[in-house]
Amino acid sequence: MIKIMIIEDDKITSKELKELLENNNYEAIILENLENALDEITKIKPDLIILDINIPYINGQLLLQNLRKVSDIPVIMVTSKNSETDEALSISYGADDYITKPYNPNILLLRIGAVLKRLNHSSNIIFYKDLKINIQKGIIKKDDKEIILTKNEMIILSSLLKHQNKIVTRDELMTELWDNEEFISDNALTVNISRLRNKLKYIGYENIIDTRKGQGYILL
Amino acid sequence: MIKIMIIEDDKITSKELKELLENNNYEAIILENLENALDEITKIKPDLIILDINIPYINGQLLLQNLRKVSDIPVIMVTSKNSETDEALSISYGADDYITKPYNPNILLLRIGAVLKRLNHSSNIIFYKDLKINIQKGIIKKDDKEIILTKNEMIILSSLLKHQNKIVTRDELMTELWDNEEFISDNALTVNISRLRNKLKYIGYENIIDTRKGQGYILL
DNA sequence: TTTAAATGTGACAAAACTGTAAGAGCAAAT
DNA sequence: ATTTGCTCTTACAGTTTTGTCACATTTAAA
Repeated sequence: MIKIMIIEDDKITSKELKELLENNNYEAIILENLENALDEITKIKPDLIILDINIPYINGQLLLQNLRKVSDIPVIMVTSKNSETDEALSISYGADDYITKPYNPNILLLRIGAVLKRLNHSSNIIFYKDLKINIQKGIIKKDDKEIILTKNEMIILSSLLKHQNKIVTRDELMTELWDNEEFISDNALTVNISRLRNKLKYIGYENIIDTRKGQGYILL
Repeated sequence: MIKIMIIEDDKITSKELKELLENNNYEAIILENLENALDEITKIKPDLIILDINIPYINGQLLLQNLRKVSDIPVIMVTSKNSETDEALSISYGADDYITKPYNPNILLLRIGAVLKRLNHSSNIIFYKDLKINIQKGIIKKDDKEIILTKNEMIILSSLLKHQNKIVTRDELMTELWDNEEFISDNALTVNISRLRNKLKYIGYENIIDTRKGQGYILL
């Protein structure tokens, strides 16, 4: 489950937002103690933060700046002013996106989706369906279950993810895996696919890698 | 030079935009033939596209959809004011970012910069000095020589690369390596650093990981 | 249905990976 | 000079990874 932290002082707004997020399959956490926001963030480790720039006690932009010194967690800034200066500052201080209050809930959801999609492309973490995939470590988490992939398995899955909904040929995968090594049996690929499927089965994703005989594989 | 294609029917707007981009060190190309946009794009292969969703003759959204079937070139959508439907559609059809008309030129530049920065990070290849580092495979090439890093070694090197010219504490590295595992001797980190240094020595990078006693390590 | 090609699986042994232990090295402070 | 607190290195053994092999199974065409 993707964890989103809400930093917002207005109780009504934050409660509504929490509901909206939970209705759309996110885990929403409202930050209660605005005073030590940074500590809470590093403790809870959300996947994304929705930050109201006008929260009292602390300066939203300052918080963002400080956060950026220690973390790359994506942040969507919320402001009530339609002030381009704020927007520019938010982006240059490291906000990943920006939305003006009052906002259309569906737009916010789309922006969240877009930010997470971007994150997929730029970080070690990829979200796929309800899986959280750490490419570098080869760890895939689904709720409480997790599986650990080997380097080969991760290379295969990455290739499939990169070309989602497109067929990836066995040759392409062979090249990704053993680019310029001596001769390696093409059955080695089949075996690695098999091992990958077995691990995925454990987290309930038995059939996401589909064989297209004579063509290759496709991630569903 | 980074090539940006402008797809926009209003001559004045596109000319202004071209100037703006060229003044900021981009190569700007205005697409003249809106009818066969897709062909032109695949021929010119821009690094980024700025696409007005309201161009005549063709449907901007449809163009984006078709483009996405064959290419991942980043697209920034320009939408008209107040059209939340357009905004929603742009994102879900694969735009990398969007901006609402009329826009502040500096905001557009910031967004272009942000999209391009993301692009740089999305590849598995990192260049460092004269090294070519494949993070996924853990292969580092220098001229003809190459070394192969293990997962642990790659995690350490990635962390150091990510915070280039900054000290990374031993604790940070421990967290990256063994986040929520049981107790692991902190000497394990020292050993892994040692192994990494030994491999780097083979390609002539003996001293790039510098110890800052009591503080951590820094990549020179 | 038969056949041939493509794909899948379980077992195995060699190679690679990795945390620990024990002791050495080293720099700053006393 | 000695002590103290870090950091480094080497050796080791348990574990994991991985390509191959030998069959098994599936698919689509004949």
